[in-house]
Amino acid sequence: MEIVGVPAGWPATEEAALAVQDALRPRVVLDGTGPPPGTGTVTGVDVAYDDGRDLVAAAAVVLDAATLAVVDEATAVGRVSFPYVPGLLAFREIPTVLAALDALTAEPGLVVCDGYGRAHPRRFGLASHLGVLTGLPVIGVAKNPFVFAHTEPGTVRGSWTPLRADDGEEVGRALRTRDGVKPVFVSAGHRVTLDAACAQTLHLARGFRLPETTRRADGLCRRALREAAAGVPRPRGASPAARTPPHTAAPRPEEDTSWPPNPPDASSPRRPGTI
DNA sequence: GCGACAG
DNA sequence: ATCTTGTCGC
Repeated sequence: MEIVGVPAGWPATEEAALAVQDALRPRVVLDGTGPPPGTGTVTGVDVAYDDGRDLVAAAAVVLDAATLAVVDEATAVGRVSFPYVPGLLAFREIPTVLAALDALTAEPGLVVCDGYGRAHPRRFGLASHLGVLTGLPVIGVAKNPFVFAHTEPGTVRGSWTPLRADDGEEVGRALRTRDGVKPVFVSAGHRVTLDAACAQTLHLARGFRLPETTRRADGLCRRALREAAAGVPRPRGASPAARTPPHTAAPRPEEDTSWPPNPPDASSPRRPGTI
């Protein structure tokens, strides 16, 4: 399989990435529901990484929204296009995800991705970014809370509490998809309201905590990564992924060759940027 | 100044 | 995300 390269002009620094978010954010559409829950198709997208080989595998799985049966699926393998920086996740995942979506034959319908949309320090998380770039209705369903405080929803499936921004806006919800199990964190991405996003999530997450879409996509992208990694030698010495992270021009400290190793330096936190 | 921080 | 053994329960 072809390895997707990093697109020309793709932001290489945090500063450039922030500028892209600011430029695209006005294009987010907050209305709409996508196909009514249980109708049409719904597509899960997910990504898996092998930083050692500088590989990223993305999967897109189209399900029949009524039966949750797999209608179509596609994968793509690419190079890591950005380091992980909280708040800039989209720049790490989107190029390969777009390639996987492009390889689909079926209509994606509603897209469900891991991570956030509106619930983002600058109101433009992965789900919103992917929606603006594709024009598709997208929602974000994250497994962990991000920067927004929340209270614990009731213990019964369907219970939820708001995720609020500093200005009081409800940017997402902690939603219980299974009795007594840790909630998921839902936010609108593009062309879908928060109400509709939660309704879609509850419809897709039945026997398990996570939506069936993300479960299928997760399994598929991991398999794609395994198969791709088998053909790429494990690099020795200076690995490609060890290149200096964009913008963080600070010289990397010397390799710790002591044995046992010294404790890692925890004094270099990343800051996603304040709104 | 020190943490916290989707995947 | 990823590194990882066993363990509890349907």
